[in-house]
Amino acid sequence: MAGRSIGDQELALLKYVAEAGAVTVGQAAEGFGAPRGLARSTVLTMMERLRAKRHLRRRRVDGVFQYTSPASPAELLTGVVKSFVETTLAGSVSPFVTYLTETAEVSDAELADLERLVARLQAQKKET
Amino acid sequence: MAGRSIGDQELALLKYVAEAGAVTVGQAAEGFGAPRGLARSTVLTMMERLRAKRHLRRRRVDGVFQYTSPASPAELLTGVVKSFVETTLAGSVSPFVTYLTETAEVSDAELADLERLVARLQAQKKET
DNA sequence: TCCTCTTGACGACAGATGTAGGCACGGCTA
DNA sequence: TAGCCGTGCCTACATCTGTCGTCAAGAGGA
Repeated sequence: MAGRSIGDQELALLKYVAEAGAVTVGQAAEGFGAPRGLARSTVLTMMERLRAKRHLRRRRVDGVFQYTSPASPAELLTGVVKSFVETTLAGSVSPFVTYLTETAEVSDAELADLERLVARLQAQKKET
Repeated sequence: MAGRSIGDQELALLKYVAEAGAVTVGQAAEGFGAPRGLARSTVLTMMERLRAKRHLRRRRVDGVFQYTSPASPAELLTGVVKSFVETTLAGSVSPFVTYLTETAEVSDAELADLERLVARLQAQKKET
């Protein structure tokens, strides 16, 4: 398989790298590990595991490796949500909608997105 | 701690029990384990782990234990979604909205829920 | 009474994840 | 040149999850 399961911490790191663009282990240990009290070797291990899972690539630049994410931060998150919905919720989005309704804080921007989404779905539904 | 992390299979089983209302290990092994090729002991182990995590209670009835979920199936799912959003998405629902927009299949009922949700949020927004 | 089936409770093992320590190598600097 | 420092890589270990096999005790039947 190419890219599979990811732990929470791994995902956080992956996000960090995706947002940073291209980082060396040293930089990641500095910017991601240090604030969380993680040893450099811990960060390195996770980055290598992510690379083994094809979630990160690396390239030697000036002697050291620079790691980059093949996916953008947004793609990443969407992918995570997708697999969560499919695996954990067995494909049903209802629980999410319920959650949004009952608990979640929805920002104005997100609300706007939701409005657009609903409008689009309604249009789509009619034409079907 | 009272109730924490749950694996995918554990969650599936927990859902099964929550939906069934009250089941014995034998029944769960029959109805949940058998279709998935799981041994009775596997089901038992998971149920006991779920009980240790306070996701299940049990009560002796007619000599055998009956397991029940303190939470309804709906509460369960909402809770899972909640912790997913908080832990994995760091509280932001945007990725989910993006997912809905780009990928998800939304049923008519879910669309209706979304419409209600949007309407409510809009109203709420105005009054603030 | 003796055998069989169901229950419960353990103990085990492999794989994934989170977290680290230690070693060897190549440079830079005192 | 002798250290010191950043890098890479390996090995290790504890936990959590997913899966079982097995053993002992009780409930019925044959």
